[in-house]
Amino acid sequence: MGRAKIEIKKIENRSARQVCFSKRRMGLIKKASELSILCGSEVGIIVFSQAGKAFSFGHPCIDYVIDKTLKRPVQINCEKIEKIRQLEKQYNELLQELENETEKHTILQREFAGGGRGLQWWEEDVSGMGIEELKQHAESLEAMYRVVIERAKFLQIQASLVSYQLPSHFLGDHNFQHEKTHEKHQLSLLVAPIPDDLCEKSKEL
Amino acid sequence: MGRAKIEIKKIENRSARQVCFSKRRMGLIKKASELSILCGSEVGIIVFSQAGKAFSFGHPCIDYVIDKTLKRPVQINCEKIEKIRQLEKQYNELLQELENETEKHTILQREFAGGGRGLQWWEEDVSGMGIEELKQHAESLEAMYRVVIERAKFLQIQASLVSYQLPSHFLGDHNFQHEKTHEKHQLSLLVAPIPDDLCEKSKEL
DNA sequence: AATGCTATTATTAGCCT
DNA sequence: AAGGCTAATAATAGCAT
Repeated sequence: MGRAKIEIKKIENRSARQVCFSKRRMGLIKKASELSILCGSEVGIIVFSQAGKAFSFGHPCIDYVIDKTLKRPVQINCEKIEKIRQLEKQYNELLQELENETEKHTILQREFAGGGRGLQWWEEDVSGMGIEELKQHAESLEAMYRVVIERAKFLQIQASLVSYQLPSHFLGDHNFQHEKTHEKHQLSLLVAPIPDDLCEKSKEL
Repeated sequence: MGRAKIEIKKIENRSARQVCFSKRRMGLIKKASELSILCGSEVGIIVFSQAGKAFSFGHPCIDYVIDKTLKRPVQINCEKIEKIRQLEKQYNELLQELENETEKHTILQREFAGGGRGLQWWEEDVSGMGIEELKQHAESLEAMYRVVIERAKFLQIQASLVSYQLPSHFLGDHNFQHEKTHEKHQLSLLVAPIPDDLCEKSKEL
């Protein structure tokens, strides 16, 4: 499913193999994530690169799935599972908020229709709000930002049994990137992207 | 990627959820298989259905991947890994033979061009061979058949930590089905399909 | 090594058996 | 519950960065 059809056999070119590994590993984990969400099933994936580097994904986490597989009493810290469930809950609540805001935005955008280039939602909302509403909005955004950061960090730990690297916009340096559309995904590796400047914007208010 | 776009959130309808689970689980395992082949990497997947049924896939096998993950000396039977490698070797050799035969077939087909409906390759080869060549060919086919059966049985064991079911044409009853095209896949869950009547045909010679 | 682009191929949602 | 069909969406091969 690319520019050309390929045979399923070992890719001999070293760097092409590495690129393929990276892309398909990500695709595999995304599929696993979707399966676990759509069907409420527990899933664990472990991949070793040829260099022996390990990557993993698990829902609710890889330790849980391995313990369950080995039919030994789930030995991982129950707190960990609890923490995961809490984060999921927070994440999904915030996602709901985001969707509500997006809806507001759509309505606002209609009201301002024909006013030049379409503004981004975090810009546009501001122009339509009173000061109290603005403060409240800023708080929501900050809360969302914090939770997303936490979720990203958590995923970085959970998803890396040894060294799974999150895409750059999930990294601890908070170097978030824009994306064309907001992926709405009830809890997964793909958290909704946050604008680069959201943090500063919130402080400005 | 179906008739309609879906949101990634839990499917509430019980039976729809079950169907999705079954289809996507298969898709996930196929992807994992491709990754392991294309990139020569070791991969393990474990999925629990909501009913608690376990499904797994592993390359070279799930036990190996789990042991390696737990950083404990690989405890599984070394014979098992050895057996797997041998089967892989045999399988790939036979696959190569199959490809050679298919090529022969293409050439033969050109020579007979315009002779009514295109015959299947195992029919056509017969009409173009001397008795010694025929015997040899029959032996190849039988060998291929035996290895594919063995491979299918093996996969049935390896791929089911608890109860992963292979598609019907892999089942022990040898009720193979035709497929439209020969999937060429260097060792994976998708072994090239064998015509229903190959076994009898070989005996007839 | 990883990401963005995009023409192509691959997967699958919904429906039917 | 499992498989086949097909329109429609999703993943990705080959390139460029």
